[in-house]
Parts: sequence; structure tokens; C-alpha cells
Amino acid sequence: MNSKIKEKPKVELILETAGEIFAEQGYNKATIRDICKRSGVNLAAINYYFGDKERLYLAVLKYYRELAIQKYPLTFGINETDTPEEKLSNFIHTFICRFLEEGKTALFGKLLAREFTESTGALDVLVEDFIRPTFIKLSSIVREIMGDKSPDKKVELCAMSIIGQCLYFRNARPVVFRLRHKEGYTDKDIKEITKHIINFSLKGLLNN
Amino acid sequence: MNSKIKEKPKVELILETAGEIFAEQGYNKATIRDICKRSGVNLAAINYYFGDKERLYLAVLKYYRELAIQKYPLTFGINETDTPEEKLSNFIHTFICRFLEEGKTALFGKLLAREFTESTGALDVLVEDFIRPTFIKLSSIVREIMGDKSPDKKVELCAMSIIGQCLYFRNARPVVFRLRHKEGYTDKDIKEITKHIINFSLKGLLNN
DNA sequence: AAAATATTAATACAATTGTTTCAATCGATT
DNA sequence: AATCGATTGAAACAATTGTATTAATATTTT
Repeated sequence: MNSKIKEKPKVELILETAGEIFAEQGYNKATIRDICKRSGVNLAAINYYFGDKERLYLAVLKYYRELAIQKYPLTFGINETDTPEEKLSNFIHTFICRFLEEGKTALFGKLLAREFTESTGALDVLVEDFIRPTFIKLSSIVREIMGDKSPDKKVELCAMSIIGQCLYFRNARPVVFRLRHKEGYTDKDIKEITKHIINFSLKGLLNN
Repeated sequence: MNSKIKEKPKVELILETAGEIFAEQGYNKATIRDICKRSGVNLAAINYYFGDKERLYLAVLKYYRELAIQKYPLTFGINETDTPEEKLSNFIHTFICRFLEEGKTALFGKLLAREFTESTGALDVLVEDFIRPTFIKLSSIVREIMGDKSPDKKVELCAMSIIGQCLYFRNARPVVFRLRHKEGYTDKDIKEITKHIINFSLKGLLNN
């Protein structure tokens, strides 16, 4: 243990590792023993620093949320001067980057995406703090594109169509990779997917 | 135990109950004890009739697959004389009914939908036996609509956009229900969703 | 009816996993 | 350096859960 290199505080170390494992395996499959082993800390550290698994998970969400907000401001890269179509493009682009890219900053998105299909007790809060605001943001863009005459229900369904497409590539990876006979997404894949969803959705929103 | 009423064979009883529980909870969360309790059989019955949990699950898939094929022929309600647009409508309609409706016949679809996001060891077979054929079927319809000049990759992405929309309403129910402040889908909801996805997708497929 | 076979029931076993305990050790403060 | 609180380590506990065992009972066959 050379301490010339300033070591990362243990709490932070655990949070980072735990985040990776929760994102990889999901809340239930992730085991505390796994997290401790990969972090190189003792089993009791979880109890000591966080109390229990659930509070560890909540702390992980909080920790990575901060990282995410830092990198991806709440604006979704949207300028009010953009055209509605540009706004939608930026929204989709940011949304996908938030959970399809590699690296720590995408981890919160991955955790959030998991909650869509394997919810934990944290879902209620996550919906109100993140998912609903995001959904409202998207809906407002959709409304700009579709016009004021479109009924709310239609706007809502369109927003869900867009979210549904994006989440598919994240959450259905086991199937997508088999269908494509290819594991993982390259940066090029992500670009193509993003471009496609933007295109497909912009057309889907057309009134006629 | 009055035997005037002809009792259902025990194997079948277990398969039906197990299917419900696997669909509700997923393979991992579903416990053999739960299945036995709800079936009214002893714990050892699983070992006796099926060997272990995994083989029980495979038997359940096989059992409900038969029911599903009976109700929903492989054609997806598609006539070769239909226009491409009609074919897509029928495909989406059938696809959604297969896992959003209530009742035993939709159970195979629910199990299949689960495999997209929480795969088991059965996924490889399911992909080759069901998911890929379905995907190819959909792709051929999409190609008819988009025309021969569209690159395969584009057709593939469009097919995934359609599947992604459909699966969202199944797999992201926890979030959808919270966003809508309303638990469950009524028949009217399902109709509206279906109609919307058909509309949205037909426009998304337009060339321009 | 007797014997052989199939099925059921209760229980035990083993592995996993979240949690707790408590003594040992480390590190800062005095 | 001594003391005191913070931290760590190893082990144990308790609950869950898939699986196996074995004796009892029911059913079928001879």
C-alpha cells in the first residue's frame, strides 16, 4: 500500500464499484459480497458506511446523479432558439448518450433505464425527480412540433413512442445482440441508432 | 376431494400456475414454493414431474407456446393479398395483443417479452424459434413499404423501432402506470395504443 | 388380494445472501 | 506515548430457496 498516490476515499470507492455492479446486474442480482470483493473492502464496510443494501443503492443513485447532472445539464443540450425539430434531435441524442455510451457519466442513465423494467423501491422518487420531468420536457417539444390542436393523449403517446424506441436498444440488448449476431454497440452503431430514431420519430410526428 | 368433477391433471395444473407466476415475477423472483403453494401441490412435485426449476420453466414455455400458436397462427393475421400497410397494421395489432391482453393465451407473449430484458438460459432457443422469425416477418413487411432501394440496415432499424414501441408498453409498465397516474391497461387503452403505434410507424417508414 | 409401481408428504440439506457481532487495528488528539 | 473514537476483519446468524431423501400412501398390474 504505497500512499504516495492519494487514495480515493473508501466511501467513494464503494459507491463507484457498486454503481457498476448495480448497472451490470440489476439491484437484485447484484450481491453485497460481489461489490465488496471488487471494491477490495470488507463485507462489514457496507453496514458500517451505508447501513444496508437498499441505502447503499440509494446512495449510489444520488452519487451518480450528481455526476450525470454535471455532464448533462438539465437542458438536454437544448437552446430555446432552436427549432422544434432541432430540439427533438438534441433531446434524443442526449437521451441515448445518457445510457448507451460507456464510461461513468452514463451510469446513472443505465441505472435509470433498469428501473423501467426491474423497478426497486426507489422508482417512485425517480419518477417524480427525473423521469416525469424528462417526459414533460419531451412532451413539450413534441407538442411544439405537432401543434396546439393535437390532443394531450396523442402527444403523450408520441412521447412514449420516442422513449420506447430509445429504451429498446438499452434494455433489450440481449435480444438485439443476438439478432444482429454482434455483441455490444460501437460508437458508430450509437450514431446510426440515434440518427435513425430522430428521423423515424420526426416523420412519426407529422400531422396529416 | 370430490372426484365427480374431473380434476385437471396435476402436471397441467402446475404448468398453468407456474406460467402465471413466471410471467408475473420473472424467472428469478418466482419461487418453487410459491408455485407449489398456489398450485396446491407438494414441494417435491416439481422435482418429481420436472426435475428442477429450469426444466419446469422450459416446460412452461413449451406448454404456453402451444396455446399461443393455436390462438395466434404464425401468420400474424396477415393475408398475402393485403396491402403492405394493412400487413403492418395486422402485425402490430397481433403483436400487441400477444402480450398486453389478459388471459392465458397472452401468457406466452408475456414470458417472451420478459426474455427481452431479463433473459434466462432459454433465450438462445427462443430467439431462433420465435423472435428472429417474427423479426424477419416484420422486416419483410417493412421492406415492402419502404421499397427495395432501402438498405438492409435501415430496414432493420425501422423494425426495431416498431418492436421497441410495442415492448415499451409491456416492459416499462411500472413507469407508464406512474406517469399516467393509472394502474393497468383497459381494452380501450390497448386499442388506442395499437392505433397510435400503427399510425406513428407508418409515417416513420415514409421515404423522403 | 398381493405385488409392483407411481405419487405424495414431510423433512432435511446445501448454497446463497443480507445482516450482525465483536474483537483487533488504525489514526488522530491530547 | 497514551487514550479514545473510527475503521476493519473474520466469523456467525438468520432467512430464503433450489434440491434431495425417504417413508407413507395411492394406484395399477398381475
